Amino acid sequence: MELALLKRLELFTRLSAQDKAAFDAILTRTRIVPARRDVISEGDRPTHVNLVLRGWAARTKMLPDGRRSLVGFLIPGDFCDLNIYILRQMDHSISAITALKVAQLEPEQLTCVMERHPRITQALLWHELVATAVQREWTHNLGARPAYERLAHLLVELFLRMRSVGLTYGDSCDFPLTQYDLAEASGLTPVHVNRTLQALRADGLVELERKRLVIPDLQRLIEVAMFNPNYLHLDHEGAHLDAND
Amino acid sequence: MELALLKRLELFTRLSAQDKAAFDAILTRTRIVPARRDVISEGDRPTHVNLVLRGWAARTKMLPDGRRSLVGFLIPGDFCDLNIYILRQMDHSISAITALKVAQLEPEQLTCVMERHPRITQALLWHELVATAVQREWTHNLGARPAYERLAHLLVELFLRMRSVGLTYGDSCDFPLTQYDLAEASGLTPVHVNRTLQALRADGLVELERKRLVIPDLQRLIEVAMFNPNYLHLDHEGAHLDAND
DNA sequence: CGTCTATTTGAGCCCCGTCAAAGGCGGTGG
DNA sequence: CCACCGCCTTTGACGGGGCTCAAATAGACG
Repeated sequence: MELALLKRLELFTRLSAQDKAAFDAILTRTRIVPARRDVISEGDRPTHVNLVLRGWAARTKMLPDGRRSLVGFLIPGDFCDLNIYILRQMDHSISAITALKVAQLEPEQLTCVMERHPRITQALLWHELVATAVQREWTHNLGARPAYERLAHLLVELFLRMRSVGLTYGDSCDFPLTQYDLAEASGLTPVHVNRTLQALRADGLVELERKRLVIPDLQRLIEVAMFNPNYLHLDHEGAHLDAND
Repeated sequence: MELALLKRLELFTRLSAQDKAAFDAILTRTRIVPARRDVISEGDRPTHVNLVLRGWAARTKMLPDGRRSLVGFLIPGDFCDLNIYILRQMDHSISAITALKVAQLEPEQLTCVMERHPRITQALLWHELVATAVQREWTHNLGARPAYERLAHLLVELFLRMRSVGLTYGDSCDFPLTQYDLAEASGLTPVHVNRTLQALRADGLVELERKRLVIPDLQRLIEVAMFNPNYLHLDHEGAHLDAND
């Protein structure tokens, strides 16, 4: 199983070897989505559950006048559409940022694994609840922080999420977003994102070039961004359910 | 059982008489929270599930520099903290807008009802998924719409949500938010909210005074707001699970 | 080395924020 | 019933953060 996915599932609670094997067994079908193409589109009724194994994607919403928002990012280990059990159709699109490798799970098989492996069910529930908490923080970020702090916050969040699935290397990580992507995700214009990033660089808070992010002093960036990590719920809150094998 | 709550539960699927009775039976303890006081605060570890029976509340997040956001509104029938099964502590506060009547459910009792009444489980899952979808739309609203359309969108959403639980009267409904509340919810300043509301009134799109909202021509406001109702998932998507008694 | 995309820079302006003060309205107590 | 008080709404003047339009530069890729 991909390491990122495994780390992701175990952020909430440690799984047993059987839990992992059962989950791994349903990861049979995968699909490659080219960069900048939709994984699923608004209005679609997905027939299977998509799970990002490699690459980045974004949840996007579009206005009739053409304005587009990126309302969330998906990194390896993130589920695209666990909701298909309940909601009939997608109310937003999921679009690949980079070339993307996604697993396509059969709902029946996933249901079956969840019934026999309650720790996996809990891990998926945790996944969804954290996704909602992240969404609330994004709302707050757009509503309350000015451009400089807003971008700083977004960078810290993405760095910490990458780190939580083992995809950082010291103080750096891959960062495939263009400034245009950042603009659509932060509610700013590309021009202003550019100038704001320059200010962050000038202040020695981030280095960002060639699809690579470096954060020389994470603690300082966290303070500047007024970043409170509590909403990521990364502190292993399901420890009491840990498998002990 | 309160009518709003009943309508809320049945937005997804029709419940049987037994479903309703079982749920009603655990609605024993209620609490009155005065206006402008917290129902739960960030960092709390709630011991029971809170459910709004009467009045309005808001989910709030605070920055260290004092700026506050309202990142969501709760109206009758909304659950405050279904997530306590998984997440240990609140990453935001819930604050009463009006005097509030909330039911306090025992988690064990709720679990018990969910195990025996799958339609209720589904209705609660639906509730959470729609809450997440609403949160995404708020992010989009703040990121993509200018003040005029943004406020229009917020008003349409609240009106439709009130209507879905039977709390509108023709083209009007209670609307206890102050312009200061609207400012914190829309990422604007109270002064600008005031001027923008005046513009909406001047254009005949809304009447808003004395805690009462009137929308003379909903269709027109929907168009102005570029409002797409799909994210509210109000079209009875669980019809195939309906109880038929 | 040419083409395409992404980043950067500049100038001007507008939407919305800030600061300050005046009205309005409901509630409360005398 | 009226007077007062506190909260909410409204108005004005002014300033600034971020947007728009436009064009130049730098990288990425074949």
